Amino acid sequence: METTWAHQLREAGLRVTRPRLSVLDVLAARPHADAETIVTGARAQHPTLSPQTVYGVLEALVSVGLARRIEPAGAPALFELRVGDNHHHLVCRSCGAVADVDCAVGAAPCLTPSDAAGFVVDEAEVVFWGSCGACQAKAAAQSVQFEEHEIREGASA
Amino acid sequence: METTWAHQLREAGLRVTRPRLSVLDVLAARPHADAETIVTGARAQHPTLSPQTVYGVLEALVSVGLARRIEPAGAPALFELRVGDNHHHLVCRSCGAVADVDCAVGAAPCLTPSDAAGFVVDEAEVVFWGSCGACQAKAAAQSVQFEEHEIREGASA
DNA sequence: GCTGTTCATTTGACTAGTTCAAAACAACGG
DNA sequence: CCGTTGTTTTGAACTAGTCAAATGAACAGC
Repeated sequence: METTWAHQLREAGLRVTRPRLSVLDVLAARPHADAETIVTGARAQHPTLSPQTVYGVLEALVSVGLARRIEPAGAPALFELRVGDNHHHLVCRSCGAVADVDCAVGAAPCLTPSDAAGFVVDEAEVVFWGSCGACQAKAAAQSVQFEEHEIREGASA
Repeated sequence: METTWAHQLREAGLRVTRPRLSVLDVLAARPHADAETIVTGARAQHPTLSPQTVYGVLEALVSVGLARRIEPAGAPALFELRVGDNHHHLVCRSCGAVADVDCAVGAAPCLTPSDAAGFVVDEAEVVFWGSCGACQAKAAAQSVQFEEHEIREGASA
């Protein structure tokens, strides 16, 4: 990524503007940011930036392929700069944390459903749901507390 | 599915109520219905049914495992009765149509990301994005129209 | 069959996240 | 430096879904 943001924007046919550069900076620093996080982050460089502008910038970036939008069920949309490498995501059920996973099996793993029912498939999106390291630790600590509580209260198993 | 809805509800520890039976009927008839469709459909049997009630019923059904909630990016949530068989979905980018696909490769195909980054994964969700048969036909018809238009207008390729 | 408890539905207001439209503004080719 | 055209801004609106309090219905026990 040695070519500058400005260069990449121009290559994509977009004008180089301050909101766009700020949003790109935030996305580079936080790989899976939601719109609100991006607004807050980008205001460090551009304090008057409005949410609507960020939505506009993100839509522009996504439409030219500089960014990608991911929408885990039940959470606001997230944006990332890693595009074109067909990777997937791990999502934590309790805290919403997202991590990247490289393609699970071979080159385009799930791109061939067994029966496409007349559909022409152009992308396979995989989301792995589970619990992140931090939330596992938290849950373990909680269950210890519960046990202690049961003992103190005299509740039986 | 020869056991009645009433029976299944009771087995799951839920009371048998008219809204629940109506919602189950609609879901059986339309395998991937959104909340609004379900409200409209269920009103055939229960005209005074409110959206909030349907949300409540759906949450109850999902929580006991009688229904499953799927949320394709950019569309309202859909609900289906087919549960516990780890199947996936084809989603049409233009019209939002959804079709079921049986698990692509073997038993639990994508359930093992190459590097889980400390996550404990409990489910892999796969969405195949593409174009359904109807929308392919529509797009083909459109492109023919455009060609004719270009010829009439004298626009060159 | 009747009664009471508990769960479900109803009603109503409310929120988050996102989109739309019109006007002011800024990038960049000439 | 100027004009065009694409961006940002401002403001409002919209959709899908959630929350809470009050009414009502299901079903276990009698």
